[in-house]
Amino acid sequence: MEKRVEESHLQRDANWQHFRTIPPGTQVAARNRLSEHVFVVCGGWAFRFFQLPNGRRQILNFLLPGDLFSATSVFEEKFLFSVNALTEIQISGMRRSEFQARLAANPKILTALASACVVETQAADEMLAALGQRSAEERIAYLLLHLMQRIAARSVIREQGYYFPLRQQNIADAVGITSVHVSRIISLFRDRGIAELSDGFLRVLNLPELERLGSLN
Amino acid sequence: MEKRVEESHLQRDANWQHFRTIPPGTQVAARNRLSEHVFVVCGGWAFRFFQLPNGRRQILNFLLPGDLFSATSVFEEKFLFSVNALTEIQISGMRRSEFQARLAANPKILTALASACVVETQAADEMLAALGQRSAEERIAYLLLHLMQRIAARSVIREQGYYFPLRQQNIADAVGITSVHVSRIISLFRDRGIAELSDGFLRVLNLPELERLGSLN
DNA sequence: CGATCGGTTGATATGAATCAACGTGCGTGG
DNA sequence: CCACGCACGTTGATTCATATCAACCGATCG
Repeated sequence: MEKRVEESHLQRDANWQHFRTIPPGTQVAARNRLSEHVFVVCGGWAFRFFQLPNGRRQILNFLLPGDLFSATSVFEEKFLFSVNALTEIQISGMRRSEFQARLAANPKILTALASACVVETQAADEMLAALGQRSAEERIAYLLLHLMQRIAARSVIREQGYYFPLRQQNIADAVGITSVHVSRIISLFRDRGIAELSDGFLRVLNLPELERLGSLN
Repeated sequence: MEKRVEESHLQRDANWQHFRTIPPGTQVAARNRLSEHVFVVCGGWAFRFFQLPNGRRQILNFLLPGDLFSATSVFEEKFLFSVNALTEIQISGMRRSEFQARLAANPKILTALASACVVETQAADEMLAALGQRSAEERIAYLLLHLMQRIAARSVIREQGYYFPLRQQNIADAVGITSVHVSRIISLFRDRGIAELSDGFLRVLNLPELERLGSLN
């Protein structure tokens, strides 16, 4: 698949080193563990989540190439969340002290960080609204639209479709419903000619309808 | 009620002007409206929310004395949310440009802002987990505990109770359930001797049990 | 070849929404 | 000063969305 990855300022300007390639399914950060490093995802998909004591997990967001694990980890020395590789990923880290030094020296990085922080918060707020106020169907539609935008910002879209490596269980963990119910709703979308999702690939057949369902406005 | 308000660094160091007192129920910020100012709440309670087209609203968080409307509004010139006064409030604003100038000049303010950002994000993540993975009962317990901590950080607690100006509808809008269901669950808490909530006052009778229900760990 | 994983589908159970009625306190205007 | 309306909370009956439990299928892999 042809892919034009557009690097963020954070990725371009901050001069990262210590590249690592990590197989899918690996947990690359654990809540409450100390880390002297700030990490970016350079390739592949990961997700940030909370593990609850009852065995459930809430996926807080998905990390795409160019994303910091979280803007907050620039200031916080403990991880406040866990991170897991969804696909094979490349990540690279920089000592927090070094990052902060660069931050002070290069206003472009500060701007990029502030912008990342705004985007993160905005996304969290919208997800909060989706989880609190919308039906399962609407939440899934919202998630699809949200991820489509993020994918589109990073790569060329091929054959009217999107590379989309989420399992139904991941969708379930992100929008707070059961994977069984996710299956039913995805089937519904397929039957109604709204979208098809299979085998790591998302094809949207009726965008206006998907937006009608998923848009928060 | 005796109250020792502890000002945050943001409030103390940034030298705010343009104080305004605002009656309860007033909307003090509207999503998508431009604002040249950054605002802090100096007294009273407010809440930040999204208004959905179907008439529902999601309360994103509650604003207590010392809180910025949001750390993101330091960088973003449009409000990404709306804000409403829960009680009578005092707010004060500063031109964004001026705030940014002070930010550059005084590292203490930068630290305070970064810390506010971390706290905000962490709170949003936890709320996400609560909304996605927990029952109505657990969500309400979580909200009570969360607010108790924030109140306790700001003022002396009186008679084993907390000043707590939320209406049941506000709780409903925050945790994503119906106000009648909130009523049932609050009654349940009362019947089970866990907590009493009435008339702007919260009294916790069985903290361990409330924590068992509401804690995310 | 069996085991495991991801997805599908059906039957049933349950938590929460909805609809509705009612109570109580409070402010306002007659 | 009373009467009315209104906001807020409570409670019951019913409905509905989603969870749970269970069986099954196809693909993949050791």
